[in-house]
Amino acid sequence: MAVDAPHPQPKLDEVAKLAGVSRSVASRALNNAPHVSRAKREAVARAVRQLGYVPNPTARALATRHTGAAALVVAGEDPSIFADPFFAQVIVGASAALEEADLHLMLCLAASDRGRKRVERLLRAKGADGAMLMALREDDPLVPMAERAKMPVVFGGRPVGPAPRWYVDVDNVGGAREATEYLVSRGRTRVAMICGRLDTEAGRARYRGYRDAMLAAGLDPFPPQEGDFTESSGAAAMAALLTEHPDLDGVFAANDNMGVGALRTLREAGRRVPDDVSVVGFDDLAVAELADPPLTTVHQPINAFGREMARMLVALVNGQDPTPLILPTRLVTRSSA
Amino acid sequence: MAVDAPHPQPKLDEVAKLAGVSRSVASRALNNAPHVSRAKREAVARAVRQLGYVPNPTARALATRHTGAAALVVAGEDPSIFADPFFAQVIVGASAALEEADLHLMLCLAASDRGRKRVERLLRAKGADGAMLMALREDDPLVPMAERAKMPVVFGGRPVGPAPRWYVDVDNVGGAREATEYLVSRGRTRVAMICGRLDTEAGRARYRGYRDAMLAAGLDPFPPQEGDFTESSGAAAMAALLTEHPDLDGVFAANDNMGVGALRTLREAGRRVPDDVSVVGFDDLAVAELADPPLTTVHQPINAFGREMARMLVALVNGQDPTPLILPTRLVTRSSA
DNA sequence: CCACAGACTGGAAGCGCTTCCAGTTCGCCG
DNA sequence: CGGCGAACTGGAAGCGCTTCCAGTCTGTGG
Repeated sequence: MAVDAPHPQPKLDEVAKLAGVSRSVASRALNNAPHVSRAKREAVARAVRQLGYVPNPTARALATRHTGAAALVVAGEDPSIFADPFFAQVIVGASAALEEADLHLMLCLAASDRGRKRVERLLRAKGADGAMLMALREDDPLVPMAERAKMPVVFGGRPVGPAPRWYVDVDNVGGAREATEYLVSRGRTRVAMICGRLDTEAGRARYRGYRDAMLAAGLDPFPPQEGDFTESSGAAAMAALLTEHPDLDGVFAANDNMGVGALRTLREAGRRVPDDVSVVGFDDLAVAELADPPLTTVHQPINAFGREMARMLVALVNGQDPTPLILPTRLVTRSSA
Repeated sequence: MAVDAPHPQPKLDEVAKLAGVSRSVASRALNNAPHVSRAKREAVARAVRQLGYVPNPTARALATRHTGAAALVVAGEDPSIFADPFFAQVIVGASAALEEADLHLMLCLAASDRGRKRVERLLRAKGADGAMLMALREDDPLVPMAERAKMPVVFGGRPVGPAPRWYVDVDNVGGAREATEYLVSRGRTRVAMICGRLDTEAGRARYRGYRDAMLAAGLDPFPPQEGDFTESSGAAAMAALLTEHPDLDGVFAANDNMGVGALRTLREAGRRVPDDVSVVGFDDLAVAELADPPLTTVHQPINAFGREMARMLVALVNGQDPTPLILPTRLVTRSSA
């Protein structure tokens, strides 16, 4: 049955010969394309098994002009941005969707200059069948690069500026509004916000949602207190807020990491949460549930985010024209507010 | 200067023509190979710039028989294993090292059957220049697959069974021993262990280290209380331990997630940490520092783990024969023990 | 001034697969 | 039993790049 291959790597020619057909028939049989009789189809299958043949993906890619891979580009100027568990979940979702389309996932961490150059090359040289771009900053050179790309590009989260043709995003404004409204509904009137980086669209949109909700409630929005989405920056921002506005009674943090940081600062400052100060986060990562007290937060469907991004890309690769997608958020109430 | 390309995608032929050289010279110039005069080299460079030429990686791959990519395979039967921040850090390290060698990173989450099949295909069809395998379970079909692979394979963490030819690992036994010794040195005598899955080598090795240290100290090691490396399994294991051995005064958890889970159960059970029960974890992930109380833990150089794995693979791809590597661990004392 | 290394050059043969297309074979109806 | 499509087949032409190799050109020492 299982015979060790005569050559280190059998090629299609040998399969064809063994099956007693021409190379083209063998090829068609392999890709189960039409115009191959049942008998020859089986003969080819047998030969493949006997030889342990596996088609060479590179050769196939050259002939079909499809690489069979999709790139997921995570920009950000610091590779540590990738340490955010957010991305892991996105990847799980995207990977599953790509697997369905039988595409491989190339992961590009484009923090360094060198990394960006490589991404540009990839985009322009058709090194993949499509790309997903995430975590772009304002004026990120990746945006114009994407336009010159020789392949479909899907954005994960809109970049700052005009919305791209294809993207998946989360309802940042709506989520932030809901979080703020919730704080207000709990009787909080001096609600500050710890924003994410304001050179990202997510950072801005979440602040907009907060401001809208505050204004709608007839309250004064605080000026943005900027952090960079890390725990320590959240702690620092909270400390700054506490000195400037010692009387605040609510805080909305643009993500859970910063929310947890805020929690820490508040604890150290002797403020009770939620009695003295209520805190709401954004993301609903594992850390929110484990925080002390467990963090009320805006849940976003991260896995779906990755999945839909990949599906949109697959649709594009298949020549369809999908429409942009904005995923809903949902408030998860725990003990911090 | 920048002229829009005449054809959607200029090819090497056109570059050569424009530069007034033959295709082979153009190719050599591009790859800065020898046997090209300075003048022609420059002419080619100029033509490349003028045409906006980017070589087609697929064609190059077919000709050179190098894909320019390395695969990172994360096995595990559940894709959620990948949510562990551990992997994100490994990826950052590996990615940086691969970038230096100008290799792309293909990420394969091989949880499903389908995923494993795809990995097998990749391995056997030379879909990459090499592969890094992580999180293999006992009797994982990926191990024999790796042997049949047509490319170099580096293991990240030894699989259960005979050690593979090339691997990077962490000193699990030593780290666990140190953690246990530390607990003993703090006067703890009834030290239990919450093990990771015992069908992984890391899980087993850490238990061995614990047992060795206990025996060496003349104490009775507890039988393994197994968890699956998640927070909730740690909490559950701790609860079980508490009912069976209400008098224990120390716990070593095989990773931080489970350590944090143990912390939670202990708090809920009204045991003070570290006064009543001391707890030590393993990994030194962010969660350890944020835990309450901050978790004493065994630090492992995760970033270096990824980096060294990638470097080893690059060495193999370049025809060298690197030696396996075991990375040291280091105890980080915080408040939990 | 000639012969000869040694540096360059470019034609041509692949790398392994897909796919067009012209040609063949077969089944079936009249 | 002849003829006509439909179904099937395989030769051949690529996909875009690298690289071997035979041939050309230069400069130099004798």
